[in-house]
Formats: sequence, structure tokens, C-alpha cells
Amino acid sequence: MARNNPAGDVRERLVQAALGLFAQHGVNGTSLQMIADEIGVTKAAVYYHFPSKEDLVEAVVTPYLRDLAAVVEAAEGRHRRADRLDTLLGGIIDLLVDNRELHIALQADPVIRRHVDGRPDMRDLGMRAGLLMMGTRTDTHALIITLIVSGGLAYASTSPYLADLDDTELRRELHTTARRILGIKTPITQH
Amino acid sequence: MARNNPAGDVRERLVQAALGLFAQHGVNGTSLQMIADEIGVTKAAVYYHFPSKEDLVEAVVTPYLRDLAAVVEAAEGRHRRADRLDTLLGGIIDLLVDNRELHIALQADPVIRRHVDGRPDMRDLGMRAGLLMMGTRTDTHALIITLIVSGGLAYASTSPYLADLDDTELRRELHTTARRILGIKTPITQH
DNA sequence: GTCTATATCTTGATAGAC
DNA sequence: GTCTATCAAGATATAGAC
Repeated sequence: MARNNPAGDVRERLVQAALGLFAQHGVNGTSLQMIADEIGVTKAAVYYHFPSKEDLVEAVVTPYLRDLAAVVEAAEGRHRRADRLDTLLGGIIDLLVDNRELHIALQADPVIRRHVDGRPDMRDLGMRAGLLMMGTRTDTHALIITLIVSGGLAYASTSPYLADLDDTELRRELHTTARRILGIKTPITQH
Repeated sequence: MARNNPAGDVRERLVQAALGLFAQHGVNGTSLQMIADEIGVTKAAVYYHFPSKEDLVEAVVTPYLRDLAAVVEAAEGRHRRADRLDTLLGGIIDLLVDNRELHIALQADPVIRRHVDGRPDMRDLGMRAGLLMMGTRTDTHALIITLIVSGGLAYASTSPYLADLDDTELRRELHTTARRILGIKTPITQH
């Protein structure tokens, strides 16, 4: 196995290059030529590793879906509401902060959305996470708070205004803020 | 002026068709052929009304930017903090609810983002809105709450889970929830 | 595993008839 | 103001040499 490349095998470098370009230009705005150029190979080399562009999309998205699924399952495994929330928020925020500007782009990209919707194993992940956040409440108000926190965390974590915060600080700020916002609907459980 | 079309002149129908398709497939995922087909004309007819695809993007985006600018300016014209917040939130939520599923897609689309960033008159709209939300606070915590509310409102207003709420109800729910979340940082002003 | 070369299709855009 | 016909460029994808 030829390992004369700067960092790791070509397949993984292709996935990383694609990830960055997808986030910046969208999937439709990123040609295989751009991806190949990014790591210094030709289009044909890309096609050796991935039979089609869709396969590349799948390779880019899958690790994130797996990580998210693991977080949701871990949270569902907890029993007390506070623990479920902490596990879910902590896990999601870790994912967001570790990737920063990528999540919004990936989540909003029409091609990726369609790809994810086409995978039955992953389709209800968003709803399961939402149910965990809502807890026992099922009214409209709780739903709206849940939606605002979900979308708001993803949006905030990608903001250029927070770019100079280090990961640890950003994680802590997002977690406490999300906790406090979600606490609005259940003020009694807060100390 | 030939007015033998189902609804209004062709130019406006093209803009509306483009808006819907952009939101669904993204700008790069929407060909001029698709837009032409949508209203039953040919590509060449599109090019009569818009010299280039970018001009169509501009025609789609401009009304929203103008509306947003009007809201921000109206809010900046108020003097008391509570009035500024109410004007801003009310205006933005009206825009979101009136268009629902469009805003997230438009805001996240790389082509549209680039187009907006290239218009100096509109570039600082987001920051001005953010400053209005933050009020006198300038710390990280206030910034994060502002970001979460901004992104969260846009995200929530597009959620399928809220699709069956009528506009009036959705508006009211979003407004009171946003108000309460922003109230976290200034609990003294809330009775 | 990576290359050159090419096939095929779709795109944004133009020319000119009506 | 809309059409048919066409162009040049760029896209995904394939074939076959090394």
C-alpha cells in the first residue's frame, strides 16, 4: 500500500477535502475536479475510490450520522431526565464544536438532506433527539423551545463571531445557555 | 403587454418559480430549464427577462433584503430597549412566518450567501440586528443567546412539525418564546 | 492506484426567426 | 415577447495504459 502521501491514505484525504468543499460551496457547487485538485490527484483517481459522487457524499456524511446516533442512544439509555438532557446536549455540542462551520452547511444542503432522508436507519434521529429534549412536555410551547435550541445551537456554533473562542470555552458556554433556555419550560426542576 | 398568463406577468412568475425551486433544490441544483418548465416557457424566454442566472438570484433575494432592512431601520428608530426589541422581533418573525420554509434554504445557500456578501449596502444587516438584540450587553453570554435566538427562529419557522399551525398562532408563539429567552439575560426588566 | 484520453450529458448563454 | 436551434464549457463517468 503506497503511503507516500502527506497525511494518511488517499481515500480518507478525499473525504476530508470533500467535507471542506461541500461546506463551503455545497455539494452541487463542488465538482469532482475541485476535490481531486485539492489533494493533488486526478478525477480518475477519485473514481477509483468512489464509484460515484453519491458514494462520496455517503462517505462524508456517515461518520457524523453514526456519531449522532451514538449520542442519541446514549441519552436514551439514561433514566433521569436531567441525565438524559446532559448526555444529549453534551454529545451534540461536542459534535458541533469539533466541526464548527461544517454542520449548518451539511444540514442545509439539499443534496445531503435528501441523502439522509433516504436512509431509513437515520431518518428519525432528529425526532428522537427532539423527544429527548422535550421530556414529558408535548405542548406547542415546549416544541418551539426545542426547535429553537436545536437550530440555534447549530447556528451559533458556526458563527464567525465566536471563531476566536477556544473549544472548551465554547462548549461550556453553549451547554449552560442551552440548559438555561430549556429550563424555561420546567422552572420547578431547576434548583 | 401580453397578459394572457394565469397570474400576472411572466417576470414575476419567474421570480416566484425560482424562489420555490431555489428553496427546494438550492440555486446550483436549479437549472434555468427547470424554472422555465415550471411556468411553461422556454429557457430563451427566461433570458429575455433576466440577462443571466445571477440576475434572477438578485431579483429573488432583493425584496427580502429590502424588507429586512426596513425592519432593522424601524427598530433602530425606536428609543426604548423594549420597543426596539418588539419592533425587531415582530418584524423578523413576520418575515419568517410569511415565507416559512424559504428562509433557511435561502440563508444557507452558498450562492445566495455570496451574492448577499457582495452587496455592501446589505452586508451589515445581520450585525445591526444582532446589536439590537444584545442591547447594552456585549459579553459572550449575551452574544450566544442572540445567535441562538436568531438561528433558532429561522430554523423553527421552517420546521415541518409546525406546519399545521396557522400564521397568527405561530407568530404569537415565536414572539413570546423569543422574548422569554432574550429575557434570560435581563431578568430585572421582566415583571 | 494513478494516469491520459475520451464519451456523453447538462449547463448557462446566444443568434435569429416569428 | 416567445420561439427553435445551437454553441462552448463544464459536469459525471468510463476505457485502457502504466
